[in-house]
Amino acid sequence: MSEAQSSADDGRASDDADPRGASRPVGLALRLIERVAEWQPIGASDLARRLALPKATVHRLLLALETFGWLERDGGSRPLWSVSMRPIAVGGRAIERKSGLRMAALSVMDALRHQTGESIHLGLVDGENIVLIERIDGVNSVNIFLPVGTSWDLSWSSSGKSVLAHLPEAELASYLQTPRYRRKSETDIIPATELRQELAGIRDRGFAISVGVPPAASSSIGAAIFDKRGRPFAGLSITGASDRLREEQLLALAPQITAAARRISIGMSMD
Amino acid sequence: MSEAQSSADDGRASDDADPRGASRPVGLALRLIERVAEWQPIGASDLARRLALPKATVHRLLLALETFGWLERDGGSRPLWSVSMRPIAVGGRAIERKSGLRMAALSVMDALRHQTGESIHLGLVDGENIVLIERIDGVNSVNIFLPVGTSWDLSWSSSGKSVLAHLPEAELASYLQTPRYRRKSETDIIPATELRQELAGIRDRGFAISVGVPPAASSSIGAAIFDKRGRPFAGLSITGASDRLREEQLLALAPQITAAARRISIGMSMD
DNA sequence: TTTAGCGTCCCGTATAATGGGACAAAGTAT
DNA sequence: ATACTTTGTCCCATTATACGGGACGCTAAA
Repeated sequence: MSEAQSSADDGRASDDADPRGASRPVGLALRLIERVAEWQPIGASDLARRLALPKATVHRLLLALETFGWLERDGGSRPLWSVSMRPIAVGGRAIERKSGLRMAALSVMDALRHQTGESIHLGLVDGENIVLIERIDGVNSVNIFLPVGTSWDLSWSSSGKSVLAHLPEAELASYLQTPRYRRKSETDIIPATELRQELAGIRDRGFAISVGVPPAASSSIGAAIFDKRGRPFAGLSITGASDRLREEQLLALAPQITAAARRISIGMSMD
Repeated sequence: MSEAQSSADDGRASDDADPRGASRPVGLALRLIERVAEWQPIGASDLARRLALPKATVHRLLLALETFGWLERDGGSRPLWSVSMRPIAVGGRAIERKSGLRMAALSVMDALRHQTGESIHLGLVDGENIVLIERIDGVNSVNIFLPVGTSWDLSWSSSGKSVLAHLPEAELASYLQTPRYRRKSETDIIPATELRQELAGIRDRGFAISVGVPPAASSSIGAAIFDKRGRPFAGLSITGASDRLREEQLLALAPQITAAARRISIGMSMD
């Protein structure tokens, strides 16, 4: 009888349906924040419809999130909602104090950008995604600046693939449970065997490359960063316009990216 | 610095501001996220004590926030909590879609960094703070890379002061209601009259400067960015090591920063 | 002008959060 | 090694709180 939890008909919940400790309003509120961030600026009714939730419930939560400073609305007669700066401020402070990663990586990244002239990206694994947490811009002209916080499936970036390649088999299998799509045409599924084969090569060589990635055509070479226990948890990559960084040039950067990633891993292990 | 005993929360919002839609658990959960971000890694009991909340309540909320993917704990025998990548991912997507600011600013910022060799910062006003939302690194060597999400009092940065200088009198008065501290020694209060005088000069000249700011000694020159209604809502600055950017060099950059800020303002008004 | 849709709010009901307290295990002092 | 402190975890009766159907006035489009 302890946790009967007769979720009868509401068991929808796109991503999380895990009532440990529960707290439904909290879950709703957080989902709201995420969806508003995705669809902003958006009106209350529209939001309620898309989430399949009662208008009154959504409205009440929006009001609450506004007074807590996480959401805000423009001053139109039909208010549209957006997220405030709060998540970024929270996330920024989090990065700042997080492990030693950022600190350990910055000097290495700076050196790397001066050696190569290209932009250096540092990503942190978040579940099945890799999130950009720091970017240092190269001297060469750059056609696109990815905002910090950009999140991609692990299979979509060179650094993500490097992480995948060094994941324990059990976790890789669980990752491959869900079909993965190609970056370019988001309807093509990548066959698991094809991905496994590529990952094997990456594991041997110690780096991954990725060519002509949308939205701007950019190419990159990446390597994984490991914690003290030898677990890959972050990735480093050199990224540039794909007309300058062709496969040939990317491969020439292999020694540098692997050395840099290794140096960061070592720097992290010294705490 | 006096924050040891106040326990509750000194930021803003939260607390018992009578949330219009109520939702106590939501407020608690959000406060928890913010405080964990600030104090991470932190244990549950410690957290409960600092927030003056029952241990059981905090524990339950922590569990809920973990299942929703906003907090995570390291795997020690005494778990310590930290925030996940979720807030950054949310914030990043928010920035991406926010107004046209980032898009309008990027090309101007890129041009500026090539002209000057220094790093360019773009900040967005958030209440009485200005939050760094984008940074483009200069070619010159940089001694510190501020993480996106860094948040400062408006009076602490050149871009923040530029915004203050163009605020409507009513809002400036409200801002000055609370005493402001000097950046260097956080105990010295800046007399309101002194600040007003500096702001008057900034309003006349159209830019502000700021010299030798901790933590790394860096100096900057900044200007405000206005929306279509003429309201200052963001700031742009050129920042570099203070031994290279002395007052003389900063002043020489005045035409460039004001032109760049104006160009962004105009770009924003064209929607 | 009409009308479909929106934002806003009320309020009775039933659900879900609350937090004191108990407990074992981890860490600290003796 | 032993006693003591503090931590993470969980239970459960109580009651405070979120829920959401529905009503209302207003906005913008037809």
